[in-house]
Amino acid sequence: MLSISEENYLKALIHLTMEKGIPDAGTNELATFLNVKPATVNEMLKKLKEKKLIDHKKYGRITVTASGKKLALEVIRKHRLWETFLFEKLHFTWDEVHEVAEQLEHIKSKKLIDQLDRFLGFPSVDPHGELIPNAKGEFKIKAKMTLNEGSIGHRYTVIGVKDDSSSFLQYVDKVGCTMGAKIKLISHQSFDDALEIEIKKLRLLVSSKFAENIYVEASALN
Amino acid sequence: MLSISEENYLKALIHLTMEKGIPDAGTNELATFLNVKPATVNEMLKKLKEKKLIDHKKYGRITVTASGKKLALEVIRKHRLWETFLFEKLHFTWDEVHEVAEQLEHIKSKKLIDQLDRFLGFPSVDPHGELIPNAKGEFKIKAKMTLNEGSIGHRYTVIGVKDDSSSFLQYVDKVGCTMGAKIKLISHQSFDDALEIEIKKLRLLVSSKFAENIYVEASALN
DNA sequence: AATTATAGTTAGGTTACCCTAACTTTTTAT
DNA sequence: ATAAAAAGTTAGGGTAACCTAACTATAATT
Repeated sequence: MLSISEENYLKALIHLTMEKGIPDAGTNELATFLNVKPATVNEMLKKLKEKKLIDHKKYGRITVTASGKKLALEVIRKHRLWETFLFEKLHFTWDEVHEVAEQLEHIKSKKLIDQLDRFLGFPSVDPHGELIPNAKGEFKIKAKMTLNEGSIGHRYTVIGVKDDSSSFLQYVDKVGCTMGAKIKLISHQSFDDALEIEIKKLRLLVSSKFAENIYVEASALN
Repeated sequence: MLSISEENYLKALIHLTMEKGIPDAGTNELATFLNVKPATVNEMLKKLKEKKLIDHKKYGRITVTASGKKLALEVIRKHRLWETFLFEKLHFTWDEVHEVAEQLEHIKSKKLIDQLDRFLGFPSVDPHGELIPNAKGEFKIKAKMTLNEGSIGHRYTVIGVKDDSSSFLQYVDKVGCTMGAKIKLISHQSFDDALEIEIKKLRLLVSSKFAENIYVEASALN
Protein backbone atom coordinates (compact mmCIF):
# COMPACT_ATOMS: atom_id res chain seq x y z
CA MET A 1 0.00 0.00 0.00
CA LEU A 2 1.43 3.35 -1.02
CA SER A 3 1.47 6.41 1.21
CA ILE A 4 -0.10 9.64 0.03
CA SER A 5 3.38 11.08 -0.54
CA GLU A 6 4.50 8.10 -2.57
CA GLU A 7 1.39 8.42 -4.72
CA ASN A 8 2.06 12.11 -5.25
CA TYR A 9 5.64 11.50 -6.32
CA LEU A 10 4.57 8.88 -8.85
CA LYS A 11 1.80 11.08 -10.18
CA ALA A 12 4.20 13.99 -10.55
CA LEU A 13 6.64 11.81 -12.45
CA ILE A 14 3.92 10.80 -14.93
CA HIS A 15 3.00 14.45 -15.45
CA LEU A 16 6.64 15.29 -16.14
CA THR A 17 7.33 12.37 -18.48
CA MET A 18 4.56 10.30 -20.07
CA GLU A 19 2.14 13.20 -20.43
CA LYS A 20 4.76 15.35 -22.10
CA GLY A 21 6.18 12.59 -24.24
CA ILE A 22 9.50 12.82 -22.39
CA PRO A 23 11.10 9.53 -21.29
CA ASP A 24 12.58 10.62 -17.97
CA ALA A 25 12.67 13.34 -15.32
CA GLY A 26 15.31 15.00 -13.13
CA THR A 27 15.56 15.32 -9.36
CA ASN A 28 15.43 19.12 -9.24
CA GLU A 29 12.65 19.27 -11.76
CA LEU A 30 10.60 16.90 -9.62
CA ALA A 31 11.45 18.89 -6.50
CA THR A 32 10.26 22.12 -8.09
CA PHE A 33 7.06 20.49 -9.30
CA LEU A 34 6.25 19.10 -5.87
CA ASN A 35 7.38 22.16 -3.93
CA VAL A 36 9.90 20.23 -1.89
CA LYS A 37 13.70 20.36 -1.75
CA PRO A 38 15.89 18.16 -3.96
CA ALA A 39 17.25 16.44 -0.84
CA THR A 40 13.75 15.33 0.05
CA VAL A 41 13.17 13.99 -3.44
CA ASN A 42 16.38 12.02 -3.19
CA GLU A 43 15.18 10.22 -0.09
CA MET A 44 11.88 9.34 -1.71
CA LEU A 45 13.63 8.13 -4.86
CA LYS A 46 15.46 5.56 -2.76
CA LYS A 47 12.17 4.29 -1.37
CA LEU A 48 10.43 4.16 -4.75
CA LYS A 49 13.42 2.39 -6.24
CA GLU A 50 13.32 -0.26 -3.51
CA LYS A 51 9.66 -0.81 -4.30
CA LYS A 52 10.58 -1.13 -8.00
CA LEU A 53 8.28 1.69 -9.00
CA ILE A 54 11.03 3.74 -10.62
CA ASP A 55 14.48 3.20 -12.10
CA HIS A 56 17.23 5.55 -11.08
CA LYS A 57 20.98 5.44 -10.81
CA LYS A 58 23.21 7.96 -9.11
CA TYR A 59 23.38 11.25 -11.00
CA GLY A 60 21.13 9.71 -13.63
CA ARG A 61 17.61 10.55 -14.65
CA ILE A 62 14.41 9.01 -13.32
CA THR A 63 12.14 6.67 -15.25
CA VAL A 64 8.91 5.10 -14.02
CA THR A 65 8.63 1.30 -14.27
CA ALA A 66 5.56 -0.48 -15.63
CA SER A 67 4.23 -1.16 -12.13
CA GLY A 68 4.92 2.44 -11.14
CA LYS A 69 2.94 3.63 -14.14
CA LYS A 70 0.04 1.35 -13.29
CA LEU A 71 -0.21 2.74 -9.76
CA ALA A 72 0.22 6.35 -10.89
CA LEU A 73 -2.48 6.00 -13.54
CA GLU A 74 -4.85 4.64 -10.91
CA VAL A 75 -4.33 7.81 -8.90
CA ILE A 76 -4.78 10.00 -11.98
CA ARG A 77 -7.93 8.06 -12.83
CA LYS A 78 -9.29 8.66 -9.34
CA HIS A 79 -8.38 12.35 -9.52
CA ARG A 80 -10.20 12.86 -12.78
CA LEU A 81 -13.25 10.85 -11.80
CA TRP A 82 -13.58 12.89 -8.60
CA GLU A 83 -13.20 16.10 -10.60
CA THR A 84 -16.01 14.96 -12.83
CA PHE A 85 -18.16 14.11 -9.82
CA LEU A 86 -17.55 17.49 -8.21
CA PHE A 87 -18.27 19.33 -11.44
CA GLU A 88 -21.29 17.41 -12.64
CA LYS A 89 -23.00 16.30 -9.46
CA LEU A 90 -21.97 18.85 -6.85
CA HIS A 91 -21.88 21.89 -9.15
CA PHE A 92 -18.34 22.94 -8.45
CA THR A 93 -16.86 25.33 -11.01
CA TRP A 94 -14.02 23.93 -13.08
CA ASP A 95 -11.45 26.01 -11.25
CA GLU A 96 -12.55 24.59 -7.87
CA VAL A 97 -12.42 20.89 -8.61
CA HIS A 98 -8.66 20.36 -8.68
CA GLU A 99 -7.86 21.21 -5.08
CA VAL A 100 -10.50 18.94 -3.58
CA ALA A 101 -9.72 16.13 -6.03
CA GLU A 102 -6.11 16.31 -4.79
CA GLN A 103 -7.42 15.05 -1.47
CA LEU A 104 -10.05 12.64 -2.76
CA GLU A 105 -7.66 10.87 -5.13
CA HIS A 106 -5.92 9.21 -2.18
CA ILE A 107 -8.97 7.42 -0.77
CA LYS A 108 -8.33 3.70 -0.89
CA SER A 109 -11.28 1.61 -2.02
CA LYS A 110 -11.59 -0.29 -5.26
CA LYS A 111 -15.34 -0.53 -4.95
CA LEU A 112 -15.61 3.21 -4.36
CA ILE A 113 -13.91 4.13 -7.58
CA ASP A 114 -15.61 1.44 -9.66
CA GLN A 115 -19.02 2.52 -8.45
CA LEU A 116 -18.20 6.20 -8.85
CA ASP A 117 -17.19 5.50 -12.43
CA ARG A 118 -20.50 3.73 -13.07
CA PHE A 119 -22.46 6.46 -11.27
CA LEU A 120 -20.91 9.05 -13.58
CA GLY A 121 -21.69 6.96 -16.66
CA PHE A 122 -18.09 5.91 -17.39
CA PRO A 123 -16.88 9.34 -18.49
CA SER A 124 -13.84 9.51 -20.76
CA VAL A 125 -12.78 13.08 -20.07
CA ASP A 126 -12.71 15.27 -16.96
CA PRO A 127 -14.02 18.87 -16.73
CA HIS A 128 -10.74 20.20 -18.14
CA GLY A 129 -10.88 17.91 -21.16
CA GLU A 130 -8.22 15.53 -19.82
CA LEU A 131 -8.66 11.86 -20.65
CA ILE A 132 -9.58 9.60 -17.75
CA PRO A 133 -7.56 6.36 -17.68
CA ASN A 134 -9.98 3.41 -17.67
CA ALA A 135 -10.16 0.71 -15.00
CA LYS A 136 -7.46 -1.31 -16.76
CA GLY A 137 -5.17 1.71 -16.59
CA GLU A 138 -5.20 2.19 -20.34
CA PHE A 139 -4.36 5.73 -21.12
CA LYS A 140 -4.33 7.32 -24.51
CA ILE A 141 -2.43 10.51 -24.94
CA LYS A 142 -4.28 12.44 -27.55
CA ALA A 143 -1.97 14.48 -29.72
CA LYS A 144 -3.47 17.82 -28.79
CA MET A 145 -3.26 21.03 -30.72
CA THR A 146 -3.13 24.35 -28.92
CA LEU A 147 -4.89 27.51 -30.05
CA ASN A 148 -1.65 29.24 -31.07
CA GLU A 149 -0.99 26.45 -33.57
CA GLY A 150 -4.19 27.23 -35.45
CA SER A 151 -4.41 28.93 -38.82
CA ILE A 152 -5.82 32.38 -39.45
CA GLY A 153 -9.37 32.32 -40.74
CA HIS A 154 -10.13 28.83 -39.44
CA ARG A 155 -12.58 27.81 -36.73
CA TYR A 156 -11.78 25.70 -33.68
CA THR A 157 -13.55 24.14 -30.73
CA VAL A 158 -12.05 24.30 -27.23
CA ILE A 159 -11.46 20.74 -25.99
CA GLY A 160 -9.32 21.36 -22.95
CA VAL A 161 -6.80 23.45 -21.06
CA LYS A 162 -3.15 22.74 -20.34
CA ASP A 163 -2.81 24.79 -17.16
CA ASP A 164 -5.38 23.85 -14.53
CA SER A 165 -4.58 26.51 -11.94
CA SER A 166 -7.55 28.23 -10.45
CA SER A 167 -6.41 31.66 -11.62
CA PHE A 168 -5.99 30.61 -15.24
CA LEU A 169 -9.31 28.82 -15.31
CA GLN A 170 -11.13 31.85 -13.94
CA TYR A 171 -9.48 33.95 -16.63
CA VAL A 172 -10.52 31.45 -19.29
CA ASP A 173 -14.07 31.59 -17.95
CA LYS A 174 -14.14 35.35 -18.15
CA VAL A 175 -12.95 35.28 -21.74
CA GLY A 176 -15.74 32.80 -22.48
CA CYS A 177 -13.26 30.28 -23.77
CA THR A 178 -14.67 27.28 -21.89
CA MET A 179 -15.04 23.67 -22.99
CA GLY A 180 -16.84 23.39 -26.31
CA ALA A 181 -16.60 27.10 -27.12
CA LYS A 182 -16.23 27.89 -30.82
CA ILE A 183 -13.36 30.16 -31.75
CA LYS A 184 -12.46 31.76 -35.07
CA LEU A 185 -8.88 32.90 -35.53
CA ILE A 186 -8.98 36.37 -37.04
CA SER A 187 -5.44 37.64 -37.09
CA HIS A 188 -1.98 37.32 -35.64
CA GLN A 189 0.12 40.24 -34.39
CA SER A 190 3.71 39.41 -35.17
CA PHE A 191 4.89 42.11 -32.76
CA ASP A 192 3.96 40.21 -29.61
CA ASP A 193 2.36 37.06 -31.04
CA ALA A 194 -1.03 38.15 -29.70
CA LEU A 195 -3.99 36.52 -31.42
CA GLU A 196 -7.18 38.22 -32.43
CA ILE A 197 -10.05 35.79 -32.02
CA GLU A 198 -13.78 35.82 -32.45
CA ILE A 199 -15.73 34.07 -29.75
CA LYS A 200 -19.49 34.29 -29.26
CA LYS A 201 -19.57 37.05 -31.85
CA LEU A 202 -17.06 39.10 -29.87
CA ARG A 203 -13.62 40.06 -31.11
CA LEU A 204 -10.79 40.07 -28.61
CA LEU A 205 -7.03 39.82 -28.30
CA VAL A 206 -5.40 37.05 -26.33
CA SER A 207 -1.71 36.64 -25.53
CA SER A 208 0.34 33.83 -26.99
CA LYS A 209 0.85 32.51 -23.47
CA PHE A 210 -2.90 32.27 -23.14
CA ALA A 211 -3.28 30.58 -26.52
CA GLU A 212 -0.59 28.02 -25.69
CA ASN A 213 -2.68 26.78 -22.80
CA ILE A 214 -5.92 26.23 -24.70
CA TYR A 215 -6.36 22.90 -26.45
CA VAL A 216 -8.52 23.01 -29.56
CA GLU A 217 -9.63 20.83 -32.42
CA ALA A 218 -10.54 21.95 -35.89
CA SER A 219 -14.21 22.80 -35.98
CA ALA A 220 -16.56 21.14 -38.45
CA LEU A 221 -17.83 24.36 -39.91
CA ASN A 222 -14.83 25.90 -41.52
CA MET B 1 -6.40 23.04 10.81
CA LEU B 2 -6.56 19.69 12.56
CA SER B 3 -4.56 16.64 11.49
CA ILE B 4 -6.36 13.40 10.71
CA SER B 5 -5.13 11.98 14.02
CA GLU B 6 -6.37 14.94 15.99
CA GLU B 7 -9.77 14.60 14.34
CA ASN B 8 -9.87 10.92 15.19
CA TYR B 9 -9.03 11.54 18.84
CA LEU B 10 -11.79 14.13 19.15
CA LYS B 11 -14.29 11.92 17.40
CA ALA B 12 -13.40 9.00 19.66
CA LEU B 13 -13.87 11.20 22.72
CA ILE B 14 -17.37 12.17 21.58
CA HIS B 15 -18.25 8.51 21.04
CA LEU B 16 -17.04 7.68 24.55
CA THR B 17 -18.75 10.59 26.27
CA MET B 18 -21.54 12.63 24.67
CA GLU B 19 -23.01 9.72 22.73
CA LYS B 20 -23.13 7.58 25.85
CA GLY B 21 -24.33 10.32 28.16
CA ILE B 22 -21.07 10.12 30.13
CA PRO B 23 -19.36 13.43 30.95
CA ASP B 24 -15.72 12.37 30.61
CA ALA B 25 -13.34 9.66 29.41
CA GLY B 26 -10.10 8.06 30.62
CA THR B 27 -6.71 7.79 28.95
CA ASN B 28 -6.62 3.98 28.81
CA GLU B 29 -10.19 3.79 27.64
CA LEU B 30 -9.38 6.14 24.79
CA ALA B 31 -6.21 4.19 23.99
CA THR B 32 -8.16 0.94 23.77
CA PHE B 33 -10.81 2.52 21.58
CA LEU B 34 -8.25 3.94 19.16
CA ASN B 35 -5.97 0.91 19.19
CA VAL B 36 -2.96 2.86 20.37
CA LYS B 37 -0.96 2.76 23.61
CA PRO B 38 -1.79 4.99 26.60
CA ALA B 39 1.55 6.75 26.23
CA THR B 40 0.58 7.82 22.73
CA VAL B 41 -2.75 9.12 23.95
CA ASN B 42 -0.98 11.13 26.61
CA GLU B 43 1.11 12.93 24.03
CA MET B 44 -1.95 13.77 21.98
CA LEU B 45 -3.83 14.98 25.06
CA LYS B 46 -1.15 17.57 25.61
CA LYS B 47 -1.58 18.82 22.05
CA LEU B 48 -5.37 18.93 22.20
CA LYS B 49 -5.21 20.69 25.56
CA GLU B 50 -2.92 23.37 24.11
CA LYS B 51 -5.43 23.89 21.32
CA LYS B 52 -8.18 24.18 23.95
CA LEU B 53 -10.15 21.35 22.44
CA ILE B 54 -10.18 19.30 25.62
CA ASP B 55 -9.77 19.84 29.35
CA HIS B 56 -7.50 17.52 31.24
CA LYS B 57 -5.41 17.68 34.37
CA LYS B 58 -2.79 15.22 35.48
CA TYR B 59 -4.31 11.92 36.56
CA GLY B 60 -7.73 13.40 35.92
CA ARG B 61 -10.35 12.51 33.35
CA ILE B 62 -10.80 14.03 29.91
CA THR B 63 -13.63 16.34 28.88
CA VAL B 64 -14.18 17.90 25.46
CA THR B 65 -14.57 21.70 25.32
CA ALA B 66 -17.28 23.46 23.35
CA SER B 67 -14.91 24.16 20.46
CA GLY B 68 -13.67 20.56 20.58
CA LYS B 69 -17.26 19.34 20.33
CA LYS B 70 -17.95 21.62 17.39
CA LEU B 71 -15.00 20.25 15.44
CA ALA B 72 -15.75 16.64 16.37
CA LEU B 73 -19.37 16.97 15.30
CA GLU B 74 -18.26 18.34 11.95
CA VAL B 75 -16.24 15.19 11.42
CA ILE B 76 -19.12 12.98 12.53
CA ARG B 77 -21.42 14.91 10.19
CA LYS B 78 -19.04 14.31 7.30
CA HIS B 79 -18.72 10.64 8.18
CA ARG B 80 -22.48 10.10 8.20
CA LEU B 81 -23.11 12.11 5.04
CA TRP B 82 -20.49 10.07 3.20
CA GLU B 83 -22.02 6.85 4.51
CA THR B 84 -25.35 7.98 3.15
CA PHE B 85 -23.78 8.82 -0.20
CA LEU B 86 -22.06 5.46 -0.45
CA PHE B 87 -25.22 3.60 0.50
CA GLU B 88 -27.75 5.50 -1.56
CA LYS B 89 -25.82 6.61 -4.61
CA LEU B 90 -23.03 4.07 -4.98
CA HIS B 91 -24.97 1.03 -3.77
CA PHE B 92 -22.64 0.00 -1.00
CA THR B 93 -24.14 -2.39 1.54
CA TRP B 94 -24.56 -0.97 5.01
CA ASP B 95 -21.70 -3.04 6.39
CA GLU B 96 -19.30 -1.63 3.76
CA VAL B 97 -19.89 2.07 4.23
CA HIS B 98 -18.12 2.61 7.55
CA GLU B 99 -14.58 1.77 6.49
CA VAL B 100 -14.57 4.04 3.45
CA ALA B 101 -16.33 6.85 5.33
CA GLU B 102 -13.49 6.69 7.87
CA GLN B 103 -11.26 7.95 5.09
CA LEU B 104 -13.67 10.36 3.42
CA GLU B 105 -14.57 12.12 6.68
CA HIS B 106 -11.15 13.80 6.74
CA ILE B 107 -11.42 15.58 3.39
CA LYS B 108 -11.23 19.31 3.99
CA SER B 109 -13.66 21.38 1.96
CA LYS B 110 -16.65 23.25 3.28
CA LYS B 111 -18.22 23.48 -0.14
CA LEU B 112 -17.82 19.76 -0.67
CA ILE B 113 -19.78 18.82 2.40
CA ASP B 114 -22.44 21.49 1.93
CA GLN B 115 -23.04 20.41 -1.65
CA LEU B 116 -22.97 16.73 -0.73
CA ASP B 117 -25.62 17.42 1.91
CA ARG B 118 -27.79 19.18 -0.67
CA PHE B 119 -27.17 16.45 -3.26
CA LEU B 120 -28.41 13.86 -0.78
CA GLY B 121 -31.49 15.96 0.04
CA PHE B 122 -30.37 17.00 3.53
CA PRO B 123 -30.72 13.58 5.14
CA SER B 124 -31.24 13.43 8.90
CA VAL B 125 -30.09 9.86 9.50
CA ASP B 126 -27.33 7.69 8.06
CA PRO B 127 -27.78 4.09 6.79
CA HIS B 128 -27.41 2.77 10.35
CA GLY B 129 -30.11 5.06 11.69
CA GLU B 130 -27.65 7.43 13.38
CA LEU B 131 -28.60 11.09 13.39
CA ILE B 132 -26.51 13.36 11.17
CA PRO B 133 -25.49 16.62 12.90
CA ASN B 134 -26.68 19.54 10.78
CA ALA B 135 -24.46 22.25 9.30
CA LYS B 136 -24.70 24.26 12.52
CA GLY B 137 -23.40 21.26 14.44
CA GLU B 138 -26.66 20.77 16.27
CA PHE B 139 -26.89 17.23 17.39
CA LYS B 140 -29.85 15.66 19.09
CA ILE B 141 -29.28 12.45 20.95
CA LYS B 142 -32.48 10.55 20.57
CA ALA B 143 -33.29 8.52 23.67
CA LYS B 144 -33.22 5.20 21.87
CA MET B 145 -34.81 1.98 22.98
CA THR B 146 -33.18 -1.35 22.22
CA LEU B 147 -35.03 -4.48 21.21
CA ASN B 148 -34.37 -6.23 24.54
CA GLU B 149 -36.23 -3.43 26.33
CA GLY B 150 -39.44 -4.19 24.42
CA SER B 151 -42.51 -5.88 25.85
CA ILE B 152 -43.74 -9.33 24.92
CA GLY B 153 -46.58 -9.26 22.44
CA HIS B 154 -45.77 -5.76 21.12
CA ARG B 155 -44.60 -4.76 17.70
CA TYR B 156 -41.53 -2.67 16.92
CA THR B 157 -39.77 -1.11 13.96
CA VAL B 158 -35.98 -1.27 13.59
CA ILE B 159 -34.61 2.28 13.52
CA GLY B 160 -30.89 1.64 13.94
CA VAL B 161 -28.06 -0.47 15.24
CA LYS B 162 -25.66 0.26 18.08
CA ASP B 163 -22.71 -1.82 16.83
CA ASP B 164 -21.64 -0.88 13.31
CA SER B 165 -19.01 -3.52 12.77
CA SER B 166 -19.15 -5.26 9.43
CA SER B 167 -19.62 -8.69 11.03
CA PHE B 168 -22.58 -7.62 13.13
CA LEU B 169 -24.23 -5.82 10.24
CA GLN B 170 -23.91 -8.85 7.98
CA TYR B 171 -25.49 -10.96 10.75
CA VAL B 172 -28.30 -8.45 11.09
CA ASP B 173 -28.85 -8.58 7.35
CA LYS B 174 -29.06 -12.36 7.37
CA VAL B 175 -31.63 -12.28 10.15
CA GLY B 176 -33.61 -9.77 8.07
CA CYS B 177 -33.56 -7.28 10.88
CA THR B 178 -32.57 -4.27 8.73
CA MET B 179 -33.70 -0.64 8.93
CA GLY B 180 -37.48 -0.36 8.95
CA ALA B 181 -38.10 -4.07 9.55
CA LYS B 182 -41.17 -4.84 11.63
CA ILE B 183 -40.62 -7.12 14.61
CA LYS B 184 -43.09 -8.71 17.00
CA LEU B 185 -41.77 -9.86 20.35
CA ILE B 186 -43.13 -13.34 21.00
CA SER B 187 -41.47 -14.61 24.13
CA HIS B 188 -38.51 -14.28 26.45
CA GLN B 189 -36.42 -17.20 27.70
CA SER B 190 -35.38 -16.38 31.23
CA PHE B 191 -32.72 -19.11 31.13
CA ASP B 192 -30.37 -17.19 28.78
CA ASP B 193 -32.40 -14.05 28.04
CA ALA B 194 -32.88 -15.12 24.44
CA LEU B 195 -35.81 -13.49 22.67
CA GLU B 196 -38.22 -15.18 20.35
CA ILE B 197 -39.25 -12.75 17.65
CA GLU B 198 -41.42 -12.76 14.57
CA ILE B 199 -39.98 -11.02 11.56
CA LYS B 200 -41.35 -11.24 8.03
CA LYS B 201 -43.69 -14.04 9.19
CA LEU B 202 -40.73 -16.08 10.43
CA ARG B 203 -40.16 -17.01 14.07
CA LEU B 204 -36.60 -17.02 15.35
CA LEU B 205 -34.53 -16.81 18.51
CA VAL B 206 -32.00 -14.04 18.99
CA SER B 207 -29.54 -13.64 21.85
CA SER B 208 -29.85 -10.82 24.35
CA LYS B 209 -26.51 -9.50 23.10
CA PHE B 210 -28.01 -9.27 19.63
CA ALA B 211 -31.15 -7.56 20.93
CA GLU B 212 -29.15 -5.01 22.89
CA ASN B 213 -27.60 -3.78 19.66
CA ILE B 214 -30.83 -3.23 17.75
CA TYR B 215 -32.56 0.13 18.21
CA VAL B 216 -36.34 0.02 17.80
CA GLU B 217 -39.37 2.20 18.21
CA ALA B 218 -42.88 1.09 19.08
CA SER B 219 -44.70 0.26 15.87
CA ALA B 220 -47.97 1.96 14.95
CA LEU B 221 -49.88 -1.25 14.52
CA ASN B 222 -49.89 -2.81 17.95
C1' DA C 1 -4.84 0.26 56.66
C1' DA C 2 -2.04 -2.16 53.74
C1' DT C 3 -1.52 -4.32 49.60
C1' DT C 4 -2.49 -5.13 45.00
C1' DA C 5 -4.43 -3.81 40.73
C1' DT C 6 -5.56 -0.38 37.49
C1' DA C 7 -4.86 3.98 35.47
C1' DG C 8 -1.94 7.47 34.03
C1' DT C 9 2.74 9.47 33.12
C1' DT C 10 7.57 10.04 31.64
C1' DA C 11 11.76 9.01 29.16
C1' DG C 12 13.80 7.46 25.31
C1' DG C 13 13.42 5.18 20.70
C1' DT C 14 11.48 4.54 15.62
C1' DT C 15 9.75 5.87 11.03
C1' DA C 16 8.01 8.99 7.42
C1' DC C 17 8.62 13.16 5.41
C1' DC C 18 10.29 17.35 5.43
C1' DC C 19 14.42 20.81 6.03
C1' DT C 20 19.46 23.37 5.53
C1' DA C 21 24.19 23.31 4.50
C1' DA C 22 28.00 21.41 2.47
C1' DC C 23 29.54 18.62 -0.93
C1' DT C 24 30.24 16.12 -5.67
C1' DT C 25 29.16 15.27 -10.33
C1' DT C 26 27.65 16.69 -14.79
C1' DT C 27 26.68 20.14 -18.12
C1' DT C 28 27.32 24.54 -20.28
C1' DA C 29 29.77 28.42 -21.80
C1' DT C 30 33.63 30.78 -22.57
C1' DA D 1 40.09 22.95 -21.87
C1' DT D 2 38.79 24.98 -18.07
C1' DA D 3 35.84 27.63 -15.17
C1' DA D 4 31.28 28.59 -13.88
C1' DA D 5 26.63 27.07 -13.47
C1' DA D 6 23.33 23.65 -12.78
C1' DA D 7 22.01 19.28 -11.10
C1' DG D 8 22.30 15.79 -7.82
C1' DT D 9 23.88 13.80 -3.28
C1' DT D 10 25.04 13.31 1.67
C1' DA D 11 25.02 14.41 6.48
C1' DG D 12 22.71 16.00 10.21
C1' DG D 13 18.20 18.04 12.19
C1' DG D 14 13.14 18.71 13.13
C1' DT D 15 8.24 17.24 13.93
C1' DA D 16 4.18 14.12 14.15
C1' DA D 17 2.58 10.00 15.57
C1' DC D 18 3.55 5.89 16.99
C1' DC D 19 6.15 2.47 20.31
C1' DT D 20 8.32 -0.02 24.95
C1' DA D 21 9.79 0.07 29.55
C1' DA D 22 9.87 1.96 33.83
C1' DC D 23 7.69 4.77 36.80
C1' DT D 24 3.90 7.14 39.95
C1' DA D 25 -0.70 8.03 41.39
C1' DT D 26 -5.33 6.54 42.32
C1' DA D 27 -8.77 2.99 43.13
C1' DA D 28 -10.13 -1.55 44.70
C1' DT D 29 -9.74 -5.52 47.73
C1' DT D 30 -8.85 -7.99 51.54
